[in-house]
Amino acid sequence: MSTIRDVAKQASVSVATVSRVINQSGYVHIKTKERVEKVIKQLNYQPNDVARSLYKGRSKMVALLVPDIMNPFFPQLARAVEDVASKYGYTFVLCNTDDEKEKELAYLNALRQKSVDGMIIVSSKLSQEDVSDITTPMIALDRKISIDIDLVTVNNQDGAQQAVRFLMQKGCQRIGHICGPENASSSKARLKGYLDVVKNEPWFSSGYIRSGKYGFEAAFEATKKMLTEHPDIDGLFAANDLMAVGALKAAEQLGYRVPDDLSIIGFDGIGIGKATKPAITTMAQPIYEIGATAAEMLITRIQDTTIPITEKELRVKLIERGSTRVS
Amino acid sequence: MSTIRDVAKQASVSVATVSRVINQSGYVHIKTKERVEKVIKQLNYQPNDVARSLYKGRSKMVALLVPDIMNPFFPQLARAVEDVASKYGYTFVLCNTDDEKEKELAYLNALRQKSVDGMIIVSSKLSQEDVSDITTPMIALDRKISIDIDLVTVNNQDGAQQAVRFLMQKGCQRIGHICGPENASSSKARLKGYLDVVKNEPWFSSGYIRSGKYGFEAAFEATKKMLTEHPDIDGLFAANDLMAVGALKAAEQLGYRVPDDLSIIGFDGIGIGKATKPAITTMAQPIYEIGATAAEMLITRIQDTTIPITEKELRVKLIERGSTRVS
DNA sequence: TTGTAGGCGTTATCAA
DNA sequence: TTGATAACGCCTACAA
Repeated sequence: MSTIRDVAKQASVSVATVSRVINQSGYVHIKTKERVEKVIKQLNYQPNDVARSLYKGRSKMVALLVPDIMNPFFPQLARAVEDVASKYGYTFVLCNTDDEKEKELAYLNALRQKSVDGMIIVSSKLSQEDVSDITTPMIALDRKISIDIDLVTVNNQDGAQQAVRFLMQKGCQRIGHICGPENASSSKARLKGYLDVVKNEPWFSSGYIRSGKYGFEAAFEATKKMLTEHPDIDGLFAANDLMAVGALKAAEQLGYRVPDDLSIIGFDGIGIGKATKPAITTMAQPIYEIGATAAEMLITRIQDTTIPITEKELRVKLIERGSTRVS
Repeated sequence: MSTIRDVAKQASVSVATVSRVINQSGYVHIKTKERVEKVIKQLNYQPNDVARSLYKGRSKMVALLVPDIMNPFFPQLARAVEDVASKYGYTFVLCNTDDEKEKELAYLNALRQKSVDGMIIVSSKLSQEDVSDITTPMIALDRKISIDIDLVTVNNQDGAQQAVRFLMQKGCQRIGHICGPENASSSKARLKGYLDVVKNEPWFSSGYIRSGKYGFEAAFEATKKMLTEHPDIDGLFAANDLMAVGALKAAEQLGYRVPDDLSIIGFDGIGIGKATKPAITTMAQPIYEIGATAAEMLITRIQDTTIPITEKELRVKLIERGSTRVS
């Protein structure tokens, strides 16, 4: 790996001049510029990003922290963030936190020490004080972290209401809810939306709610328990699609026919929902757009840290498929 | 962000002493050590990784380059690599290349400029000369890149043979193959395994092979065409599970009953294969183990670049599910 | 046991 | 239009 000094020597100029050529800054004679460029090509010189980062205090890297890389929602999101990041010349770093506060804090630290320029965070565990001393630009995604951090979400509560009402329209009389982790704001909003619709129903009790922690396995178990305890349930609203698939599998195992005996609706709109049979009816989020929006916001904030905190809410959309009964 | 100098000043020692305390190197009086540590805590000092990287020429980062982050195979792999990486104190970087040579080369460059310590690469497009000038430790995964790069794979050819023979045992008479991208060594090996078994069959012709490029959509289309042209096909070997799901959906759309009219077997053993109905019979790879193995190999090589090139082959295992007929 | 100082590769300031 | 040089923050000979 040759350095700027090697180039300078070869081209019989100072490092300052080479630097000017590289960065297209300041004046440099066309003749010398050509000479330097030739040497650069000859030596296949590439500026060392680490040295640059040290000097500038910036690294041209952005990170995305997600709780579960195995949930297809997040790869799709990651894809979007990466696209935008690389569009602006940023290197993209993906970090998986397992929804554990400790790992999240460890990453926050590691990334700061690496002078990462910005982060997009999906976290149920972090709170205001955990991030109050962090000056690196941050965007919260899907789940609110603190009032002074930008946020990108969807109309969760409203979407959940729509989902539950849809089940009712289709004739469901007893609707259960598999909710996400209790600390996640998205999960809380969806639960709220569910409650808005059903809490005054005569049949409703807290037994109609169980946590699936946004995961397949937990949802599978939760559904089995719920259906066993409340065999009268004929509709199920899962707070995400991964859990909806878990619920579907659980229902099948218990001998339910979906959607004849039980209608299931999910949330997210991930690809796997189309692979099951029946395919999962869902409140689809514009996942790619969410990621791209967050990434754009992040880069805007990196470029100007003084802009006011904003919250952006995108909209979900019902996609009807086979897991809900027809009328 | 306080620096080592701030700590030194506060503790009335030199930066060298602080450095010694941080790195537990050289001699330092227990008394001064305590004092320094107190100040470090007070100031909440954290060493700047960028400066360290610059000095050492290493960054404590490893990268994983994958062709398609949306294929669940790769998140699972990423998960494994990340676990091992962080076990050894490395930060993990995930890069998505879309199986495009240009993006791969761009990443290779960007990562080198960032002094990334090592990379694990899944690539169909890179060849010996593309990487010959790279000194950063590298491991090829799933697909061979060059003879002088470590490789981690599975017994693809053998596994493919097993898969096809399994279909025959189950009574399939005409077996088609949806293959992966033509340049990927894993894809080539699986195709070879398929051919080993069927090439001397009287019915066989090249029309029984179509490329699905390891992707859902392409496999969906390929399957529809193949089944339309060869309605006699009663068995299908897809070179990965994502394509097997695509094939399943295509077959359904054409009115085939799986597995009664058509048996389908995949390759990989990703979770989604369990979500479909019928669930996908597959040659399962030990995905996590593959990723962990590659990561361990990478770190070994980072620590000692002189060790000889090795190729490690893990073994696939048949998992029978509903997409193949019973007898 | 501790401190001084040079260097890692860049960039930017200030003279020339 | 160009060049010397001081940072950026850290580590490690080498001296003391």
